Amino acid sequence: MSEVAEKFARLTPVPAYQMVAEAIEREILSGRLRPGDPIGTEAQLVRQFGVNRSTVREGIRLLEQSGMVQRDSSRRLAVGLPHYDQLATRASRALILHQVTFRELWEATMALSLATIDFAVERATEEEIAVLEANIDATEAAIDDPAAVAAYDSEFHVMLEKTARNRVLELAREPSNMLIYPTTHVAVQGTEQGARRLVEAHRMLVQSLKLRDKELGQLWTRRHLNDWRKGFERGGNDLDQPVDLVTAPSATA
Amino acid sequence: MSEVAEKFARLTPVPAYQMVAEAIEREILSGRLRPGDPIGTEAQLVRQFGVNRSTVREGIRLLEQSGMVQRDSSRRLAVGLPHYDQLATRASRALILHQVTFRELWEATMALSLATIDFAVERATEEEIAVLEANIDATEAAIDDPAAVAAYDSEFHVMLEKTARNRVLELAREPSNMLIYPTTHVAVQGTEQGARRLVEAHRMLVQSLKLRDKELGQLWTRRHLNDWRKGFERGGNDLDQPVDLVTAPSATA
DNA sequence: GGCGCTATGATTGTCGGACAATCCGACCCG
DNA sequence: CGGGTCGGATTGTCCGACAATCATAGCGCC
Repeated sequence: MSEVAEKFARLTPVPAYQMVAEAIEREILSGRLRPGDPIGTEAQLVRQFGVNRSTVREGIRLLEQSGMVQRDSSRRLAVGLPHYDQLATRASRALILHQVTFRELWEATMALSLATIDFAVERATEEEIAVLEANIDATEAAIDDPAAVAAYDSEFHVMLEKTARNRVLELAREPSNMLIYPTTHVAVQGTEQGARRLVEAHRMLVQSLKLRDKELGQLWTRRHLNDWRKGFERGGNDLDQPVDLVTAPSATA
Repeated sequence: MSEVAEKFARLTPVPAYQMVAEAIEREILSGRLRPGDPIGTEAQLVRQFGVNRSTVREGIRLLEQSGMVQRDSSRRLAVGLPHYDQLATRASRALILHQVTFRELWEATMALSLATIDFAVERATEEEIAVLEANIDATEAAIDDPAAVAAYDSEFHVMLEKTARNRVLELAREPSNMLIYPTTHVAVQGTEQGARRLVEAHRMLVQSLKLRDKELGQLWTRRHLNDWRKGFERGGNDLDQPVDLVTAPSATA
């Protein structure tokens, strides 16, 4: 909006491989190619676009990583539904490169979790509640193993997001999750009885779903995240340090 | 967690071009290569990895789109800081492919906006408030041009996010923004005096920053988004229709 | 000495062709 | 019908080549 009117647009000769990628992308986004549909073979694309196979291959690679095309069984390429994990992985790496702090992560997670619990309280079904409770039981059974507790905790929150039935929120949360949850085992160890508090919080969250009590859900979401924060700090970490691969090792996977 | 123990892990021979990409990515994420650093020339990479140039090029393409490597001036490749726009573009396209509904978008935006306004109220500086007010004045001056109003509105909210000083939240919001704001001009036209209500909401939001009044900020954030919703529906749209390129045309850019 | 122009080498983008490994499908056999 | 074999198709990788473009070092001119 506030840019000066420029005489000439920037000349950017677009490489052929980019044009190939964009052409395929257009087909996908327009709906003419639907997820699951096979993209032609490389030879076909060569004929259609009139470029060399190397060029076609480079174009395909551009789309491959974002999940817009996937390698089918064997190695054939097909249109893919980008899964959130892939996008979230990219996003979380970007956050690392931008050196965001754990504080930012924590603040955002708090906001998103509060929204999530609200919708989950509205929409949770009996089955979902049962599955969540099963997860809590499993967590309790493994309560002396911080790594297992962290894994169950991560699973619990993923399931909770699903019950909120909002995929936009789900996608928005995932990058933070990928960076925060790897630190849970640290946080759980940091607090005396940390794992037990975690289990208690989960139980109360599920309770809020049962009672359809948003206040309760929000209360325990806050407590749960505050616990994480205290544990994180007690573990010798500073909330204002940038997220990195050392403290968030699983982001490399 | 709940998967059956399987005898053998899946055999996935990793293509060389992927290994090239992963190797470069590791260097970047580990910090040995920093944003701005030039990646070697293709010939160098050929020597280092011991593969053909075509292979190296395919590997580079994998990283190019996510913004992890960028074309410097000229065409030289350098390590890039992935900008949120790029990630958000990917993400918003994924949302389209997943056929998320405007309702999901609206719900998520509401939650994120409420969090944003809270932090903005805490952290806004005099300068930022002045810039926001300038934007509102400009909006008011163009109040009869729905497209311009929509553009200023988008700019306003981007600036508001900056004042919240939470990059995680910023990144989380962006995909929704990219899909929602293109519909603003529709929503503004739908409501009688829609543009004026929009300006009023913006003014009150800035007012809340000045007074450091979170309640006021939340109130007007809700009103502002409810206005969008009403306008959207009055424009003949259904909140439960999936987001697509027709209603969100700028996502193609 | 500073500035603009040019020549030279380096680098990228694109092309053509080639080959091994693998996959798919058809076919055959017990 | 299950299992093995064979041939074509497809991908992954390599090699070599060339035009266009960029970077840089000189070189001449003021």
